Amino acid sequence: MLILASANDALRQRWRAAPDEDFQEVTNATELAGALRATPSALVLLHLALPGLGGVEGIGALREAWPDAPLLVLSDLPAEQEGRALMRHGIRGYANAHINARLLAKAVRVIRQGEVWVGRRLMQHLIEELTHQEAPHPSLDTLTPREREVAELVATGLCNKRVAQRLAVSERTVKAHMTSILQKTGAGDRLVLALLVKGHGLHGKPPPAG
Amino acid sequence: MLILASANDALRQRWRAAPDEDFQEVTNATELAGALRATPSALVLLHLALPGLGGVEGIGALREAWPDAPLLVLSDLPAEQEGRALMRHGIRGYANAHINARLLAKAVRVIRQGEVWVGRRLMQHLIEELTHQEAPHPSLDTLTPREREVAELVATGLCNKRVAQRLAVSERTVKAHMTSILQKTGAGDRLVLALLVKGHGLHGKPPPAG
DNA sequence: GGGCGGGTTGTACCAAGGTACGATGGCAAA
DNA sequence: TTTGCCATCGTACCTTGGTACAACCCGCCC
Repeated sequence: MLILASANDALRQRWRAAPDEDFQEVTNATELAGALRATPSALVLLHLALPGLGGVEGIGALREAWPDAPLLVLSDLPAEQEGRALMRHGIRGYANAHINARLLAKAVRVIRQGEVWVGRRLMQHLIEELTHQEAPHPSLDTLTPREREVAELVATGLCNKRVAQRLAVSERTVKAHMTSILQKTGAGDRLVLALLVKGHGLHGKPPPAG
Repeated sequence: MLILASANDALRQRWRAAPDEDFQEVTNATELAGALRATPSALVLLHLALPGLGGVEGIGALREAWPDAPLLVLSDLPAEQEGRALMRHGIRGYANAHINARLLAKAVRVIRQGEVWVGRRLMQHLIEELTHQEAPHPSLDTLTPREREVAELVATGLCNKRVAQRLAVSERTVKAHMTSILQKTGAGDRLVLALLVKGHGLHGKPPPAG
């Protein structure tokens, strides 16, 4: 079962050409809830501007109420930020509401297959953000195993004394490691080191020591 | 043009059923380079175990050499970590090398369409990681505009003196803001505050003050 | 007007971070 | 064996971070 959810007649008509299966049309959030009560796992082509839905926020509630229903959200003006927010809520697809029928049909098939339908640009954006935050600073590779261990603990917010307790060594030893770490990485202090470890490092400014 | 790149005969035979267009088969990295010289924008079904490729690392080099060639990487044992690493290099799809022909054909069509083909699980993982790191700590909402400003700067690794310069106020003022910030957020020191701001906060431990 | 919150600044003080001299022992490569 | 790296620890010292007393000005609301 497929549910076409939009108050826009022209839009629904366009979408109607997409599915090769039974479908049902609703024009507001109340009707949508009714349809989902009957078929809780129906795939929903959901117009983001659906009356009563409440936009992005409302989709969070919808997802909680009907976690089994895959949502393909169609926006009149897709934006990356909007897309990201929606993806966080676990939607299965995000596309332009005025997408052509062939492409929409493809999206439906892909989602039925268990995959996710996202535009290349949005996907790229997601990946970029991820890598941007993921990649630890290369200078960390020069650290010894023990130093790396200390760096990791410091990057969680522990003070030298706590790190010493964790590693069962004296605070003096931790300081010694820290001096070496800061020297190698070029981080001026433990805060910058933490940012480096967490991937928020200032990649543009290479450390003096290699 | 489509390039099937694998040293495994059985695999290539399986893949052969996928495309509805001209294709060419290669069995090692050298042949692949030759084929790409002829058609630099060909879609490549790339077996990760291709001889001479060099695994994930090699793909980075391949991407740099042939940035126009969309890559659908097929792994014998797909793993999320591997997938993430590959996505960072800008590949356009990632799937199991023993995928059935129908699904592979779909992946090819999707990529041709300009979209990205990723398994639902990997995609979900990407999103989750993204949201996990994106969300700043809720206690930051209680900060005044000025305090937020200070917190942001501190979270970039600046010391009090530098923050003072940036905001054109005295260091004493920065300290005053910091005292208030740390009190409101419950962060014991500026490092923990930075982690909070950057979304690496210890969400499990709510601050004493609301 | 008076209270209140936000932004600003001063002096003093203590704790923590980080460095500068050191030192010792283990262990692996040359 | 010697050389070098790694891990460990001590004392002394300076810098920075953060708090505890303060104080003043401004805009807003009762």
